[in-house]
Amino acid sequence: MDPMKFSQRVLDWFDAHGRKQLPWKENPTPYRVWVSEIMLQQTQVATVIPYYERFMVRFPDIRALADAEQDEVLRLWAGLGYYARARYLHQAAQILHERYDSQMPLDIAALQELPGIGRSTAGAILALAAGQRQPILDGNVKRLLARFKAVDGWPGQSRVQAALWELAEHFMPVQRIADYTQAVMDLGAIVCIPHQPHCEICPLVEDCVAFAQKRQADFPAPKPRRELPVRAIQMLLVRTDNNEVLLERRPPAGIWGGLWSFPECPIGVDVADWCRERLGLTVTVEPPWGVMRHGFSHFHLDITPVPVMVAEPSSIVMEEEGFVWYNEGYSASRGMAAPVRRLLAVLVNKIV
DNA sequence: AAAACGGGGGG
DNA sequence: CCCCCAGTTTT
Repeated sequence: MDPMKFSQRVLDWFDAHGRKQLPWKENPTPYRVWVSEIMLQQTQVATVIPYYERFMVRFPDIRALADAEQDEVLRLWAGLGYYARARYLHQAAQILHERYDSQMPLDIAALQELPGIGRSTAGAILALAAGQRQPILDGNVKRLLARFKAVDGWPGQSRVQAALWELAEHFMPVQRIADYTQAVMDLGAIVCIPHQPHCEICPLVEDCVAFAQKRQADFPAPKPRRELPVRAIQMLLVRTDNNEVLLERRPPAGIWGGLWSFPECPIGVDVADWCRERLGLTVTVEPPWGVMRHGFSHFHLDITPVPVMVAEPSSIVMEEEGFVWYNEGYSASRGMAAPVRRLLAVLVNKIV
């Protein structure tokens, strides 16, 4: 299909049916587009909007984000998941502040140097905020192109990915690149959806190879799956008779990096001994709660919550950095992963 | 309860 | 290149 015809159909559809009321589309500066693209990598539009608006009120520009404490950035991100992305965003803002006078360089190579920005995100920023002719290849576009040209194979394979980039470049128009970029993403998100796509209203249906072969469901090929291993840990719900609960900040990288969580003790280790040695606390160990299974992309985590009561009067002060005695009212002030927040909510309910 | 989903960093 | 990274939404 002629690229001009392809983009014209996509743009005509967009003019009639595209989403135009999104917060990041009003005043689409490079910074605002960047933040929206990072949030949208992991979460659907409807969920992102309130997070995006809160984030923009608190961090209206790169300077504000660069000056913030990581803790506060993570707090506003908490619940969105993929916390490494929030850390990269924050790091990148600091780099921009130091090296680029708090401006985003409107250059594809310079953008890709920044942590958390790859080819597709860099392309989206430049196309949407600067009108540069750059291709994008997010999940929506991958699916649309894979179907349109019946591209076989899982897009995680570099050969397949390269073929899709080739197509993305091929179909890019010369005019209205910002609208086109938004349009292909919207078309993938609204019409060419993962299951039971709405081919009957698709502007590209006449020339879609997958549709012609009635093989829409075959593209893109799914990621080959593997059995997920299971890890198990104990989370210690350490509380005092003042109803304070001990939280520990997790190491800066890795799972839930930089977020607040309960102290973790390996399965099989004696909890009272562990508390004495690692926390300097004498505790009374109570019966464990039922196991909570938490799914990650590479393993399952079986969490055994073990409530323990600090045996001594609660005058204990942890001087060590990275610990905090939580009490009610702190809830909004710490970034916590979802299962930790759920556990804490249950615990607070019990002790109130 | 299980499966689907996405883009980028790092080895 | 392939593997690692998380949590919400959908089935």
